[in-house]
Amino acid sequence: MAVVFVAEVLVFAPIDRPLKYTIPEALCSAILPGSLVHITVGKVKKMGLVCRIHHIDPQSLTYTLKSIISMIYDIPITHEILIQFYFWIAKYYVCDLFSVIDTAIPNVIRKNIPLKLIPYLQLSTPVCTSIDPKKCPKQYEALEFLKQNPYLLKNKFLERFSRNILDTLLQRNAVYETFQREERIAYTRSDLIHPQHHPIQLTAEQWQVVHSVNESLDQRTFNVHLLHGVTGSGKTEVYIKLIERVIREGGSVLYLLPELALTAQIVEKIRSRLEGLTVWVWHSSLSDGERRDTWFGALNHTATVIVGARSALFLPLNHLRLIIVDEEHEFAYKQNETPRYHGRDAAIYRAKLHGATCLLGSATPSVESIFNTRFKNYKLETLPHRIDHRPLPLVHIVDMRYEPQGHYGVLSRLLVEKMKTCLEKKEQIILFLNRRGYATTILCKSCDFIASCPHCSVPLTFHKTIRQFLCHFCSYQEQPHTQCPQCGSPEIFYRGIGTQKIEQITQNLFLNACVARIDSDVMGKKHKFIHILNDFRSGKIDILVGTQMIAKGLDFPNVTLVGLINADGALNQQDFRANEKTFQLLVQVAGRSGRGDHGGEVVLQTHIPNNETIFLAKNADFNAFIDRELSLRQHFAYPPYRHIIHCNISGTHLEATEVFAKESFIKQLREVFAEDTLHTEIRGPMTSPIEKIQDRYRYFVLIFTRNISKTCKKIYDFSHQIHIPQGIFLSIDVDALDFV
DNA sequence: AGCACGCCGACT
DNA sequence: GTCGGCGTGCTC
Repeated sequence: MAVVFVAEVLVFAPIDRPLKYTIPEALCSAILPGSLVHITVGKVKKMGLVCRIHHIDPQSLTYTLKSIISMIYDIPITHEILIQFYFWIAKYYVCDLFSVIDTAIPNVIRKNIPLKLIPYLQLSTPVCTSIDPKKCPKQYEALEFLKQNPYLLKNKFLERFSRNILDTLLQRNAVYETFQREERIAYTRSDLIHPQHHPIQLTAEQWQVVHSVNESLDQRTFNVHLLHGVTGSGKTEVYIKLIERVIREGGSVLYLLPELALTAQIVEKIRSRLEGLTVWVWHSSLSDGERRDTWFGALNHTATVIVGARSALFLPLNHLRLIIVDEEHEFAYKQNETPRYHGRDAAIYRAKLHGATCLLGSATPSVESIFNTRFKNYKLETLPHRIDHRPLPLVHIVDMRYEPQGHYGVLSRLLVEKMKTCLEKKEQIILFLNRRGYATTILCKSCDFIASCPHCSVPLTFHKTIRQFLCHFCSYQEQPHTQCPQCGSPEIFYRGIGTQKIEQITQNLFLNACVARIDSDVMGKKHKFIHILNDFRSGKIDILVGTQMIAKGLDFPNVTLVGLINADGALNQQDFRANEKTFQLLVQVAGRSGRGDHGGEVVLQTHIPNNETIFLAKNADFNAFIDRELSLRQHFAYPPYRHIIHCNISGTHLEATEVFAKESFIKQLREVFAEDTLHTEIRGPMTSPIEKIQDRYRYFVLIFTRNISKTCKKIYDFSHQIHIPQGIFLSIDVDALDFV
């Protein structure tokens, strides 16, 4: 019996299981789980990732094995533990392994392109003396210049001397070229963010949290801590203390953030506190070179700190001992395309695989995480006070139903008055609204026509800067109408407000103030966002208008007034998480105020001032909110009491999609769970809240379950076995956060 | 993903 | 009779 080494390979092609290949003898010791290899699949050459190795007798197989062709790197590019992680994601989130490795292993890593090398010039030794300063003055001058700068960037040389001077010197062996790897650590540019270099003393409360997490780190077993610290309570300083400890012991730390906007600020803060420490960055807008550096930086070093977005979870860190999930309540942690994983939940699983500590932090923890501190063994840590016992901001509620129309547009009298005094005191203001654009509805006065997207069932929004009607779902653009396309009336009326309009109203009201706006329209360029934030920090900007983006984690000491233009925005939605979203948003935005020495105020404008969520948010009464919310969730058996799997069925043909959803799909699905009605409940199909997006009609089915892993397995098998007609798509979202 | 196989319509 | 459409299924 001839036993050979066989590698199971995950191919970069939508094949949902590993394929087996024999390992050529020459590569036997080099190929390991995590190695990138070339193989052929059918007739085409493909790349694959070795996930397992064993020896078997090829005779025992019904097919003949092909051999691995070659290795791309001579070392594995990821860890065995991460391969387990890929399998878990595929299983839990019901998707193909291919889509997991496709997101886990970035394109730059898949091709072993030669490292980008930067050419330098050096003088040969012994130093060339045969150049006559009279005969060749330029060459002589160049040599002298090189003597002054013994290790010079080739480009710098060429700025002063011509191409052929260099060529002659190279020919005469007077100088030679050397190459050095480019060092790129994102956000090293010191002009982007100005660190504050004051020494930090932890408070007793902060120390208590540090000690508690340290106990878990001592044990070196998997543990989850949830840090609930009110806005401005100094959570970051706690993280930094813990990072310092782990690094000192040679371990690595992964620091997750929900949005790349926050990375710069955190990286700079860590760098300024822990001098000399290299902090690597990972998020979607890095260049290929930066991405490569961080990946191999993680792979080749120990004691590494990486700050990044959820995809940083796939980085091959050595001795990973601590994962910090900052702003753990953020819905942005959930990926909106396959694999639809939740960054926080995946982080917890990864920590479990490593026997590491996972620290979740937030000023407004998610209902799920609080549930887990009460009914599972997450440890709850609290920082109930702001640093230096600064008070939480004073919140005023303005009942917009009693505001005189058209006075200051959508700004209440109280807000405008507060803004005036704030500007007089040279303090700063943030105005918050969760709608971008200028006007949100465009309608005809005489026939009730509403301009809507021809591809999606949503109204168009007017964007003043580009002078276009824009669809926020598919980016469809249209020339603004001068008359109603339905009845011809010229009375086109713009209603509703977006951030652009607020910006304009504010500017007109306070002519001497500098007003800036941040929303996803502004986010086009990589550093634009950071520049606006810097100008705001340095005081060049007085009033900042923005969407969600400015609600999160940003720290501006001179902001003493925050205005929430429309505090009840999310409450109209028929979503069982609407209360949670609203509460988090209101408390987080309010928390941007009064972080410095001047105290802070918040003006909260609403049409439903008696709403309980708004009332609890005004007092930042987190515990009361959670108690109420948990009992509601329990009553309706919503998450976290059950898991929800959202199945979205969409198709270009309305009738065919409806028939599939309401007939064959739902019938077969109910059959699968026929014997499991005790633990699983199926609701639907129903028309999606947004019936059509990008010309696709949409239906959805919800599966409620108490046994998530068993249900996921069933759904996975079902989704592979069910026949889906041409032109219809099925997408499955485990632990879905919205049902749009 | 790619590629082969296969089963139906319009051409030399 | 064959060329070519793309629906279906497999890849170690």
